[in-house]
Amino acid sequence: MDQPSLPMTTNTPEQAEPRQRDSDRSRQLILDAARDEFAGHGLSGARVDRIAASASVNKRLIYYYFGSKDDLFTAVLEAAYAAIRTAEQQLHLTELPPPYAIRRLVEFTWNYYIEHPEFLSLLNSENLHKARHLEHSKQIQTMNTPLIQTLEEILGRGRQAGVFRAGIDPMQLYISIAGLAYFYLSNNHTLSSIFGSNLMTHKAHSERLSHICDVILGYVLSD
Amino acid sequence: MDQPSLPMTTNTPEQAEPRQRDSDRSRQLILDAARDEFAGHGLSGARVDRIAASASVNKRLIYYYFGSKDDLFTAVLEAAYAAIRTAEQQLHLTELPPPYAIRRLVEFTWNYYIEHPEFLSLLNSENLHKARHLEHSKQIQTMNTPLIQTLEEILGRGRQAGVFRAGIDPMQLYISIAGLAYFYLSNNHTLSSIFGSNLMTHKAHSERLSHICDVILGYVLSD
DNA sequence: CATACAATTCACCCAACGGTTAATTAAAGT
DNA sequence: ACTTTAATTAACCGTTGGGTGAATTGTATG
Repeated sequence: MDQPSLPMTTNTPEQAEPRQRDSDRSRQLILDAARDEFAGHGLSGARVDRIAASASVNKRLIYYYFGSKDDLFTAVLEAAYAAIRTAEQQLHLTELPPPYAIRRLVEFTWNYYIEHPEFLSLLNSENLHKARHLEHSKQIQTMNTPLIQTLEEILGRGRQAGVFRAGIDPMQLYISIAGLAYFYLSNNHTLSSIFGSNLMTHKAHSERLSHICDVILGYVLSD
Repeated sequence: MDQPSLPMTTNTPEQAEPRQRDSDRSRQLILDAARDEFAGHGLSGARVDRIAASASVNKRLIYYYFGSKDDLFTAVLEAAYAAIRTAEQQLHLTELPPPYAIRRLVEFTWNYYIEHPEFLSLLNSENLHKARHLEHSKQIQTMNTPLIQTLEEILGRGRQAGVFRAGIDPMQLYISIAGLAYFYLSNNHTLSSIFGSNLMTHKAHSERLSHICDVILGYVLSD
């Protein structure tokens, strides 16, 4: 969730004397450590003891605040989704000419995945478990992506201006944009191994982004 | 590996009296059970006892034949790669006109992923572990996909005939074809949950395949 | 300064897990 | 038939892992 209100102290939030007990801080330390642990080892591979250790927190606290390993995973997922949704909304795509808006979305998606590899890994884990944590989460269900509406608006504008082809399904397009980036990055280890070339270099990255833009714009733009 | 030669018996292979001991059969039972277990629960979530039970085999046999859980996983991966590579080679893409060849590859990839969801899951697991099993496998390293060469040939022919655009990188194209199918199918649970619609219906599948063909051909075909 | 509650620690549980030792038995070779 | 070897079983082991009960200590409040 978002930054919780600090407890009322006489001090300013910054430069506060280091309190020995701070539940918000502990929660956040746990969440951050859990995010990395789950992303690095998957849900089953993750170790609660390691999370506690790397958060510098007693293991019991994890159960005190989050109840169980599964509930902790749910909390991590919720935070991860909240983060990317928030970032998406900073894009202001509706204010851009349609082709630029699409390109911007592609570049954002690509860069976000590169900067947040743990997001990809968490989604993989959640899918392995058939999204059962998401199903149980009230938060994310309501967080029903407004991005599709935004995309629909952009596609409509582009179509009216005669620059986009007709009949594009915004959800399909969104999944394609995500998929073109996701697969390359999430499967980079097996792909690198099979193709015998390192896909994670700076050069390889910019080539891939360029290719993705070509594919998406090649599809969206009318001939 | 491939079908091992049967031990010399006086009987025909089919209708053979059920031998009480059959190492090849046991190996295969273990491999099949392991494939499903690893795909269903990931490497860490998989249980050797469950594999033994569902293969109807004593747990000790797994270690007798495969050495360790990790080595078993490697064997499963090798078998999975061998299977898709074999299937790919049945396509005879070089005998088709370039646009048909591309479409055929797209349809094959899509259908193969649908029919072999465990393949996607195994790859996810392997990537979570940074492809360390693939790296240690001699088999797969040499299995260096001839599909890229095939694609290159098709792209060259299409270019010369003036129907394909210039400058297409076959590896990028392959990753895109795979990615457009993979992401939708592998992440269908989270996507279904977020979009609030079931992506695994027959109708949704055919819509997705049609979209992927549009995207890939929209990119590949010259205007 | 006493009280009360929230945050944190400590020690512990036990089921499950990957793996192993050693005995046993079916079948191929002679 | 007998021997040898490969396939299979039974029982066991040490450790790890998620989770808990209950005590303890910091801190805001009256």
